[in-house]
Amino acid sequence: MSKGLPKRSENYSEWYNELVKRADLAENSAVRGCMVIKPYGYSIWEKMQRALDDMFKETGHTNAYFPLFVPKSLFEAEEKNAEGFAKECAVVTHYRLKNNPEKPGTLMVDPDAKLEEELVVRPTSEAIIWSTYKNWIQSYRDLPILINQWANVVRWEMRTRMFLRTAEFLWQEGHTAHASSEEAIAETKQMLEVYATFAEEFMAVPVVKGFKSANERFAGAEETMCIEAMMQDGKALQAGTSHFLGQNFAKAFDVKFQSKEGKLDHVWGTSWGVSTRLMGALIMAHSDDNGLVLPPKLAPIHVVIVPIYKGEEDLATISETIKPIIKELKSYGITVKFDDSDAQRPGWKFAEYELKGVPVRMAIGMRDLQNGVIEVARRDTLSKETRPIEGIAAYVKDLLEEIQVNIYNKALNFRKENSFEVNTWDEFLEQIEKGGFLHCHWDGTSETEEKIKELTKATIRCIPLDAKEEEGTCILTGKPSGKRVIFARAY
RNA sequence: CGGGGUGUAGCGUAGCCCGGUAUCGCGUCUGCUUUGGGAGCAGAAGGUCGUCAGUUCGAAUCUGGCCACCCCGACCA
Repeated sequence: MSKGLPKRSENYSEWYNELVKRADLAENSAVRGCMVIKPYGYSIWEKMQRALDDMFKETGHTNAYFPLFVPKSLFEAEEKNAEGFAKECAVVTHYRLKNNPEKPGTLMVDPDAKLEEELVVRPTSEAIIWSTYKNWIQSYRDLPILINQWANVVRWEMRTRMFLRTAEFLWQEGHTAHASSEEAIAETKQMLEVYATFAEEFMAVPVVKGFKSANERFAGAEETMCIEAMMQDGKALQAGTSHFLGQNFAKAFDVKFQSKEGKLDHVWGTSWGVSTRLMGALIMAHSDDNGLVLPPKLAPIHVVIVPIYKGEEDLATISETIKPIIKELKSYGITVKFDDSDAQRPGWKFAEYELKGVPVRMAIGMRDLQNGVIEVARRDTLSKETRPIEGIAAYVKDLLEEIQVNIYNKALNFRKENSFEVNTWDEFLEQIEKGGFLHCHWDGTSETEEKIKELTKATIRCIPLDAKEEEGTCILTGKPSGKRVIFARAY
């Protein structure tokens, strides 16, 4: 392994690719467009899952699991949804292989084992789930249904990037059914809030909450809400979506319920999801040219302790001092690694743990021991200080909290510095090249959005929830507009 | 799927134009010295040169097919 990552400033995407590999998060696999998520990367994902799952449970949801395969006839039932995903579906057509008589030792698809009906590998599960909900729902007493599933999905992407866009990815998808439109809309908003809270409090990534424009809306939804984050290259990344499905899927799958008043009506639905793409967001939001920077709440290892010693005796002495500190740290729920391996020297370890984004590193040698001190280094600021050993565990506990806050603030400041109110088309053209979020007036039409995308590759990331009412004129057409939307180039 | 590029030891590479089975660095193993920011010296192991076919006495090198990855487009979370 050679040292040094590519520089963010020189080649952002190369920096990202290298970082993912070098920090042991993931690697390419033998399957085109699919990645192997390595243990270190997966443990970050597990932490995300845990936090999100707790929040889903807290808001009344339960987990279930639905099949990977969707019969084509079910898949096509909701027309817009089917259309939206048709171009990127993997399809199972056969159920058996056989020995290839032409080439001994190899297998071929058995032409006699053609499926009567093709199975679509789920790109999302609305179809299979709503076809099931039909059987579960008869009356208002059966509602609401609040289900989430953790699953893999497949979208046959032409161009893939680790975590950001892979042919197969892991996610969670919530699918709820309600007796009223109001309730479904409230659910849609609630889950968007859950995502925003998760992104900001756990990932330390500030997000803009908003509505998608019609162009960017989920196929089959009445309304799509999203959280958008800004990456360090000024590009936007959609970090999560929450959809109000109206009665679209209920109608497509004939899911009706009898109301208190005895009336028969279609059920109202929502769906919402976040994926392993969040890993990409996490990486690109905080990391630097030395490697990953992880927020303590998602870091697999919070603190690494590196002993600096000559010979077994020194190590034993240091270990004795360190033991109670480790114990105390663990009692605070802090994950500690005491790296006493002799295989690498301290300098190597320092670089390695920086690459992997461990939030706090402590180093201690005989000299420190005599002075009753220990060196504490922060990953987020790359600063070091010498602290008394006395009370160090409590200090580190507070430090981790401070790091979590600092990382968030850093990202928030970055976003502020790269968000602009843009009022003229010339300004727009100039600023979009530099990146960032461009808050602009827009005439509300898909045509205008399309045109802007064609000209600049920028799209409307969202219509922010907190956009203030303000008279203005569309950045491109000059037509009247009541509030600003966010334009940006996006991942 | 279009345009461009790359594929040689675990990783990164030289050699390819001008055919004669392979260079260097990192890592690995052994030993000694080391250990406060990616250690030093000495020795050693490790390669069907992406893959399949063709040309040739002989192919990493020339020709063709295929596969994978990267960059740029089109498509998308």
